[in-house]
Amino acid sequence: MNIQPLLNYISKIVTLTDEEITFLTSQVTYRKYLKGQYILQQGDINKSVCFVVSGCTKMFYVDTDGQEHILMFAVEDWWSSDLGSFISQTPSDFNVQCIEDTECIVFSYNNMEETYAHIPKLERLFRKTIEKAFVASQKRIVRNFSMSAKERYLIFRDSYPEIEQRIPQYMVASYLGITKEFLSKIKSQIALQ
Amino acid sequence: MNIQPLLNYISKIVTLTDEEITFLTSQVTYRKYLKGQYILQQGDINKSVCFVVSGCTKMFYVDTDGQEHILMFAVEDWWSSDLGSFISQTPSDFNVQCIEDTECIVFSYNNMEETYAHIPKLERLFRKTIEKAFVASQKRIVRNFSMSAKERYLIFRDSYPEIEQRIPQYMVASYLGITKEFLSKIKSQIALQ
DNA sequence: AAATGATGTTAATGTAGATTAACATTTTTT
DNA sequence: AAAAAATGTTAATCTACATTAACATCATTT
Repeated sequence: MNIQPLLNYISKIVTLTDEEITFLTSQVTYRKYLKGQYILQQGDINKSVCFVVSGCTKMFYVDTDGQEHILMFAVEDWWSSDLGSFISQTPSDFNVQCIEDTECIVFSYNNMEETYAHIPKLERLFRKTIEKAFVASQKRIVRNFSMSAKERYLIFRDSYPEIEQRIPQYMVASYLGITKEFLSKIKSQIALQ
Repeated sequence: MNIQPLLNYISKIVTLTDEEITFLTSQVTYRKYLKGQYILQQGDINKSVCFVVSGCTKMFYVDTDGQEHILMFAVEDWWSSDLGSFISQTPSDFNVQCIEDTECIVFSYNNMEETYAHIPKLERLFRKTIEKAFVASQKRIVRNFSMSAKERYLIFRDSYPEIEQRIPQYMVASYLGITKEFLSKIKSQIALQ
C-alpha cells in the first residue's frame, strides 16, 4: 500500500514523526474503484472519508424529479465524502460516484477517534481543511445569489481549468446549477465575443 | 465578565478542567453592540470570532449593484464571523451587523493558536462545529438548486421559527435569495390555502 | 399626534434560465 | 466499420422570479 501521496499532502500542513506515520499507515486502507462505481449511495450510512490519489469523483444529489445536482468534484489530493452522513452516522443525502478509474486512501469511521487521539496534529489538519471547505461553500452560495450563470461559469473555468478539461460539459452545468442546454448557449455566446 | 453562556455551550460538547476554564476566561473578552452597529465590515480584516450571548446578527454580502445578500443570522449560542477572512487574515467579503442589541464573547485571532495549544479539546470543539456548519452549507446549496422559493421558505420557517419571528421579512427574503416582493407573494399564497 | 422612516403589499411588465424536441457529433462497443 | 451509447447543439416556447412603481401599514422620533 502506497500512502506517499497522502503523506506529501499532510506534510504541507503539519509535520508528523516517524512513529505517527507508522501509526497512520496502520489506520488507513487503499482502495481502487472503476469508472462508474459508487463509493457511496444516497440512503446508505457513510463509513469512510476518501483521499483521492488518482482519478475523479463526483458527489451529487438526486431530487424527487430524478434530477441530478452535483455538489463537488474531487481529483488528486482532494477529499471525497458526504461529511454529514459520516459525522452523524445517518443515511446519506448524496451519492459519490467515480467518473474516472479512481484510487483512494480511506479513513474509516471506526478508526477516526483513535486516529485523532493518537495524532492530534491530524485533528488540526482536518479542522483547517474543513474550515477552507466551509468558506468555499459560503462563497458559492453568495455567487449563486448574486451572479449570472455566465459569470459563475467563467469563475469555474478560471478556478478549475484542469477539472473542466476532464469532465463532460453536462456535469459542469449540473455543478453550476443550470441545464446543459443553457451552458451550451453560454459557451457559444462567449465564443462569439 | 460573565462567560457562563459560553461554558454551558462548551460543556455540551467537551468537558473542561477548572484550570482550562481559567485559562479560557483569560483568553476571551466580552463586548456589547447596539442595534445597527457593525462587528465587521466588508474589506476589513476579521480579527475575531464572536459567540453570541444575546441579540442577533446578520452576515451579508453587498454586490456590485449594491444589493445585500444575507448568508446567515446568529442568535444566542451561535457563532458569528467571516471565517474566511479570519483564518487567512485577508480582507473580508462580508459584513457582520447587529440587528438587535447584541452581547458577544470574543475570541481574538492573536490568541487563537495559544488557545488551541493549551486546550486541544477546544480545537476538537471547533472542528465539530465547523463540520456541522459545512454540512448545513452544502445542504443549502442543494436546496437552492433543487427546490422552489416557496419550498425553501417553508423549510426556513420550520427550521428556525424563532428567528423568523424576530427579523423583518425582507431579511428572510434576502437569506432565501429572493426579493421581498416575491416572498410577500409566496406568503399570501400560503395564507389562501 | 404629526411626521418621518422602516417595513410590507399588490399588480403590471420584463427576463434569465428551464423545458421540449429534434438533430449533430463524438466515443465506445461489437 | 457499423451500431449503439454518450455527449453536445440549436431553436421555439414556457415559467419562476425580478423589476418597477404606487400605495399601505407599522414603529419611532419630535
